[in-house]
Amino acid sequence: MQGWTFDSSRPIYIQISNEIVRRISTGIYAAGEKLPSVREFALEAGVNPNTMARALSELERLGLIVTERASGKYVTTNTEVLLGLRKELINQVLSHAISELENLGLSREQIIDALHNYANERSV
Amino acid sequence: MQGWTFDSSRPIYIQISNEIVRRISTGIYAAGEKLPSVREFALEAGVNPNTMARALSELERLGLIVTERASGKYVTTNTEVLLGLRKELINQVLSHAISELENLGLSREQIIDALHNYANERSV
Amino acid sequence: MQGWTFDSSRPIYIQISNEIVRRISTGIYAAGEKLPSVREFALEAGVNPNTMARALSELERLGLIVTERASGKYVTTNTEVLLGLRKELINQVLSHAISELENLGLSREQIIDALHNYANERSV
Amino acid sequence: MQGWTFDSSRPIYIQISNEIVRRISTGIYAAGEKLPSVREFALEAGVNPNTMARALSELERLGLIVTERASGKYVTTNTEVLLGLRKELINQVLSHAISELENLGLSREQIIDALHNYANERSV
DNA sequence: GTGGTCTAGACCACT
DNA sequence: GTGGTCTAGACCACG
Repeated sequence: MQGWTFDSSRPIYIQISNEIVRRISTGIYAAGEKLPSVREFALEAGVNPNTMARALSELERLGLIVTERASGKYVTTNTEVLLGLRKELINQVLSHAISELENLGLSREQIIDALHNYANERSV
Repeated sequence: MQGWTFDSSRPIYIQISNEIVRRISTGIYAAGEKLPSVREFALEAGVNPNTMARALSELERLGLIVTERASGKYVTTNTEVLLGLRKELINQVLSHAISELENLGLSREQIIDALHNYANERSV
Repeated sequence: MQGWTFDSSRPIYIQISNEIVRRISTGIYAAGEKLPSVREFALEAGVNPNTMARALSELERLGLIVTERASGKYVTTNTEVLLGLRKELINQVLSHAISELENLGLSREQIIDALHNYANERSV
Repeated sequence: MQGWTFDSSRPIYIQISNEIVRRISTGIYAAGEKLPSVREFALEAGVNPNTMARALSELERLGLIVTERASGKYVTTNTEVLLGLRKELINQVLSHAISELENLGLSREQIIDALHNYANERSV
């Protein structure tokens, strides 16, 4: 009843969309699997069904999910899309982080160093 | 005369604020240095003075800049704040990226591998 | 229609902010209760909506109120914050007054005496 | 060389004025005593002479200090003014604090209790 | 000239 | 309808 957790700085439908992308890319929702109905999903997330519908339509636009008339929404079986998704997400995160760090004046080597330092500090 | 460039997905005053933080953290604006006046800054960035004032007041709240009445705004001389800033920014970027990648199911080792791969792909 | 009353020596948004804090701390606005919309509030106080928004954003920064996207602003349900608020306000007033009186050369005993004298003078 | 300390939320000349009032009311500057020159005072406080002059003119307006042409500024010898000053300052502080506490819903008895509690907490 | 505040009015995304 | 953001323009205290 408590729903998913959102931060108020970004639109909720974007955050929902991201979460579902994550679930698909990590296989929590497998290729061809039927997704919960909009109402169920909305209930689980604790949001207005309109908001959930908007999030799902974003994913449909990306080709990640498909709607079968009067049956429901399914994860696409287009393996190309699914295979590309995870790699694309990873590259997005990396390129964003790297450009920010370069903005702060770090070279490629320093970035790699910083990552190792960070990992060590946290793991100790 | 064409001002700084902003992306429309986030508030302009946040982006201005970030840019100035970057300039301070990289030493473009040194400790104790007088900043351009709000009006000048607004002109340079191509925004309304109110918007610039809002961005600067954020930085003042963070203790990064101080206001001398009727004289102007200055980068803080509190070296502790300044020394911590760059490291904090770097860690923010890293921790954010790492948590997103872990969310996508990558282990620490895989993250480091991905970074190396990414760097190699781009540098070739 | 005549709005709240403000003294011109301090920013209006501060005075608004204080008034609302007072209302929350005294239970006029209860925990979890929906606040009037920014526009309503502005009308009631007789100020520009922007000014009211600024006052409210101060309270949000303090964690006293939270914003639900496209729904409105609510008094926080964080009882810890709310329970601490009144006591903190009282202590602020007391410590400020005491430090000023000590500045004027009064000892703790003299301060208590002065308070009793003051109360008696006024109540007679 | 470091001057007096001011908080940036209120005009500096007001804060200077308050400090000098405090010094007079506590006898640091006695009745009829010659005050430092504006320049000396400004140097000591670390402010612009204009600012110090403005602060002193406030005190002259209140009748607390008098200017002897070509000689300097002196604390008034009007004992009535001086005797009334301290009491007035004390009453100002008290009435301000009391009205704020009543605003928060405390009765006179509760205010006195709160003061005792506060004094005890801090003295333990 | 400096920053701070306030108003007026507009547009926008979100739910 | 809700809050958030931005612009434009004005006035003011301060130093």
